[in-house]
Amino acid sequence: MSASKQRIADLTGRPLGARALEKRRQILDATRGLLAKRGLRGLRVADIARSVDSSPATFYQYFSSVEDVVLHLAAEANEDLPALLELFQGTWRGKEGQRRARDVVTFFMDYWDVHGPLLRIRNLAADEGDTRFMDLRRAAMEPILLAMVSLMQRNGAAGKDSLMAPRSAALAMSAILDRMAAYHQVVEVSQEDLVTTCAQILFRTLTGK
Amino acid sequence: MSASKQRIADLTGRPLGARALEKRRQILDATRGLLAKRGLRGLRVADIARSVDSSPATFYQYFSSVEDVVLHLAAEANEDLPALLELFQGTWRGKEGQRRARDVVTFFMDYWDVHGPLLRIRNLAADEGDTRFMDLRRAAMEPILLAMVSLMQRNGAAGKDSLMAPRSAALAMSAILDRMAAYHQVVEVSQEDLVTTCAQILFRTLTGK
DNA sequence: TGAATTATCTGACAGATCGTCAGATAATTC
DNA sequence: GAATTATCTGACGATCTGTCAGATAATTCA
Repeated sequence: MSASKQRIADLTGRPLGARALEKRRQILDATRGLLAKRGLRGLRVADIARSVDSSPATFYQYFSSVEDVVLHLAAEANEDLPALLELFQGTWRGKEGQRRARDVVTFFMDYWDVHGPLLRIRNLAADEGDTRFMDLRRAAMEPILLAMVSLMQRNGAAGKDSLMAPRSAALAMSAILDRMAAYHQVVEVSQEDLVTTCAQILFRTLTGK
Repeated sequence: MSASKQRIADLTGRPLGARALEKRRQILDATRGLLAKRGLRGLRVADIARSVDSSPATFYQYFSSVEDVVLHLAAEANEDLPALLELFQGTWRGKEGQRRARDVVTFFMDYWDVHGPLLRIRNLAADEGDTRFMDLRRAAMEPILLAMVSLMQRNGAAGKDSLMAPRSAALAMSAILDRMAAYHQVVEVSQEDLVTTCAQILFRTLTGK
């Protein structure tokens, strides 16, 4: 992290000093806050600049657009993901495995509670074909998909007896996790039911029950 | 449909004549096209107005914002859904049931191929808390969820032996269907695998296998 | 027919945003 | 404390938004 920070640069490529890094950080944080409060729609360069007591010109020194800021924020969000991967290790046998499945579900919900506003925009931009956001999403998902596929293979799930292709099943599971994590605040079922049910589906699919 | 068209009105509430209806329709269609081509980002009132050879003032006679147009388009997309509900009837026994599950999956993919650009924005706006879009999404989902829950109950799936709460399971299934339908163009697995796998998960979850 | 009435459209405008400079201001160096 | 470097912003032209009042087109009806 500190090593990568050294490289942070201006849009012209000039490396940033301490003062500039601070301003850049302010812009990132302010964008995150405005995004959570007002959503993508009410998010203008002018608003961001105002909220860090700067002129729009300053904003454009560091970022080329609002989207550009969101891209950097989404990249930062990816840094929280490695902790998730550990949960997929082992073979998920019995009660212990069910607990693991549950931990995965709650991890996603917590993750989306923190980064939801960003991830929604990342997903929209990726779905609309923006390759920068597609790459970012792929970087987030691929290790998770691989971990799921590996777990399924260790457990002999999705084998010859099943019609399920492991990678497709992993994609389906990540779809549940993403969407449910995005929903869970709003939806009219108990949190407990939702977690238990998703964990159960996850467990069955990844272990072959 | 024709009955509801009669009621279409100006933003001031004045009912529209034939010429005005035609212009309004042009605006809706143009928005749909621009949305598919350029995504939410490159979608301005000025662009829409230009593409129907009108001034922005004309646009504002019919819609209060770009979002407003999208809202109407998303409402229209809901009209294609009732056909889906029929697939959930019966008990989904054996091969016939598996075929039904597959039909549901392909229905969603076709539906998203047609309406994806709209549905993505609907979901984003709903997730960001816009109640108009939330209501629209609920109107689309609720009958599907009910049909799934009903099917599960008919099949004794998600009963006492299972940890799954029927409505939560239905939510999880709709998450898969939505997300996979949105993905399937982009994702690096064969279409066939994806459909078969999703259909299998759906079948197992809704019938209790 | 053509004048009156109604329906629809747009020019023009004020306010705001975007993105880009060149030059002002602040920090650091020597 | 003057020179150098780093950072910030005022000001600008182009564009957009949203709203009128008035122009234009369609319809009615004498």
